[in-house]
Amino acid sequence: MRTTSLAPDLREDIAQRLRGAAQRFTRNREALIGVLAAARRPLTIHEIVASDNSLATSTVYRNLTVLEEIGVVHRVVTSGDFAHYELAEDLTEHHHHLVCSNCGAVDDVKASAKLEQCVRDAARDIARRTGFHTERHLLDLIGRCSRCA
Amino acid sequence: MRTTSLAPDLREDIAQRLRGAAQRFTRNREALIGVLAAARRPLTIHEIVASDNSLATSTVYRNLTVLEEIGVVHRVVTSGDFAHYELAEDLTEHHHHLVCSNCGAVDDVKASAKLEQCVRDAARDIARRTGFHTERHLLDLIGRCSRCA
DNA sequence: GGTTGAATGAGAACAGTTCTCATTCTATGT
DNA sequence: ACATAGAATGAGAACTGTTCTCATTCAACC
Repeated sequence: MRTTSLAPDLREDIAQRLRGAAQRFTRNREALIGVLAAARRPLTIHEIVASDNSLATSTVYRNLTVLEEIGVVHRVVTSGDFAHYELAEDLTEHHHHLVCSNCGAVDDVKASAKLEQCVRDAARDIARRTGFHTERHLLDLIGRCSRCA
Repeated sequence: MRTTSLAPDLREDIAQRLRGAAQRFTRNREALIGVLAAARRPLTIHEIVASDNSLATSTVYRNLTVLEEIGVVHRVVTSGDFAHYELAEDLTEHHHHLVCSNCGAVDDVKASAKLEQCVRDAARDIARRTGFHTERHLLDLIGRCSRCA
């Protein structure tokens, strides 16, 4: 099942980040990133393991943790039972999530530049008022996906 | 430790919602809501149980689920290890969260009317493009709280 | 190719959450 | 008020997503 191949530039970028963190660029890690890159939405651990049955569950958890620490993948938290993972935004593109409150599915969506500017303005205002220093933001829309509507 | 008393109008509002869902307004549920109302931020299960040691853990879980189903409390999901709960926004006020990526603390914050309008506009645009029907939104700022900065 | 130590994988262990069931209490009818 | 029915309770068992263990394998460097 290990069929997806990584784009060369993405592969090299990630390999360098791993080396910079004194981490090895193993076959498992490459395969894991390949699965995440091929999906255009955040995947659960189950989906990742199912996509490539040569990956052990414990290895997937461990490597997702390593890759999250060096900023290659990002954990998407929903109110559902499973964590979802996707490639970090600086390897793909800044986006937000549509979370279906019925079936738990998570999809990616891009927001308008105007909205992003509004959020940045708000973060600056909040920093002034509360001393909270915003590193990133999370804007999820929760509702019914087109299949569950 | 059961010291907090609920505002009469809030108490009656919640009692009616429970009756409407064929649920009873028990002492435990009143105490649980009292704890959440007294806190001005989302609490973990541990914090709730610690606030009122007459509440059993299993009862807190069960009642938070019931109260969430009838829209009285809302579960706040973070990347931390524990779920956080707070009174639903229509009993308090629409707000967002400041999540500290260092210590995991969650605080409430209000956003500007302009930002809220931007989000509504974006949700309408997304509905047109993707068929996703937004019920509510979630805007969390992740970064360093004033204590961890 | 040899060497070193990190990565792996199968399953055990762990922890937050949910379930079980005998008992207690709320809500309603008398 | 009192009785009654059945929902709520609570202590702990069970469950499940995630993390840990440790003998083995593999990536990186000589």
